[in-house]
Amino acid sequence: MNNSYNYLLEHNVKPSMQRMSIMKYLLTHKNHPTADDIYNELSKRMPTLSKTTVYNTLKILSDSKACLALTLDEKNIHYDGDTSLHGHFLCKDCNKIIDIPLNEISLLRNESSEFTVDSVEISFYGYCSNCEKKRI
Amino acid sequence: MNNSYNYLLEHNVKPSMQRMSIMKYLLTHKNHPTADDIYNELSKRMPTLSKTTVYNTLKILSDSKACLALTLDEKNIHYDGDTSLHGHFLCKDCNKIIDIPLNEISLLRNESSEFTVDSVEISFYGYCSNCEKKRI
DNA sequence: GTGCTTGCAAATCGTTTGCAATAGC
DNA sequence: GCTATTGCAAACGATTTGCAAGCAC
Repeated sequence: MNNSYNYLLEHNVKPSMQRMSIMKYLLTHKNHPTADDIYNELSKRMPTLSKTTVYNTLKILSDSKACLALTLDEKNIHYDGDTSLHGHFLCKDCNKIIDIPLNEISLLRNESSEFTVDSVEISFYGYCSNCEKKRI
Repeated sequence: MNNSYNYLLEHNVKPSMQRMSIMKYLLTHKNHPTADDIYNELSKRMPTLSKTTVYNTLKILSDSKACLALTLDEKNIHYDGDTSLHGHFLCKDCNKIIDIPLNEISLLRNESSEFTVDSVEISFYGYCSNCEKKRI
């Protein structure tokens, strides 16, 4: 899938070399990378890439819903090129993040799956009625 | 409710003046404070309280499930003395965090409520099968 | 007095900011 | 040329760490 160019356009993000590379990385790597992960990988092939650009781009992409910014790990923001509705499991020991299809959630809450779930956090983002008014 | 002493014992946390004050604050303030919020409030009456102690204590309390550590706001960790299963709404403009009873979730996803929901994050915490083995 | 708790100061580190250089229309 | 993008270096700020002092049993 080399269509990061079109993918960006569809999300109203003006394409550039840097933005396409970062978007392509997110679309082809489902390992929930951090800004640093992406920078380290891409700068191997793009030595002039700057970390600031990675941060800027990831902000633009997540604001445009071209990717998700996951906050479940309090240390780092992780990014996910899969914007469909699904859950995430964070292992407190190895810090790996694993995708959880939503229809498995009931299983997980019964602790009958391959994970031991300690706690759940369900977060909604948007605008409250007050701020929504101000935006119009 | 002055039973922060018993509440700590029930959660296997050895009580101390500082820990009781912080626990009491969480049990009586449902505004999802940060470590800094709690420090600023409590240090008015406990001038010798240190921010390190607030951080240490909040870590102990959340590890012991005496409170929740919310990561939905990427800037700060917010704490919640209400450990029952419920969701949270974060307004991207005013940054207020609002409790969401779980039975309202379906309403929110239809955007028929008082909030405009842009995105949802469902996070599970625990131990993956690999790490669970190592712990035993 | 032994071990846990507290608190100060300093360090850490992911992220942001200021601003000059560059690229694209 | 004008505007947006990029990139370097410096700043920021929430959280953590090292360690000495205090407290409790």
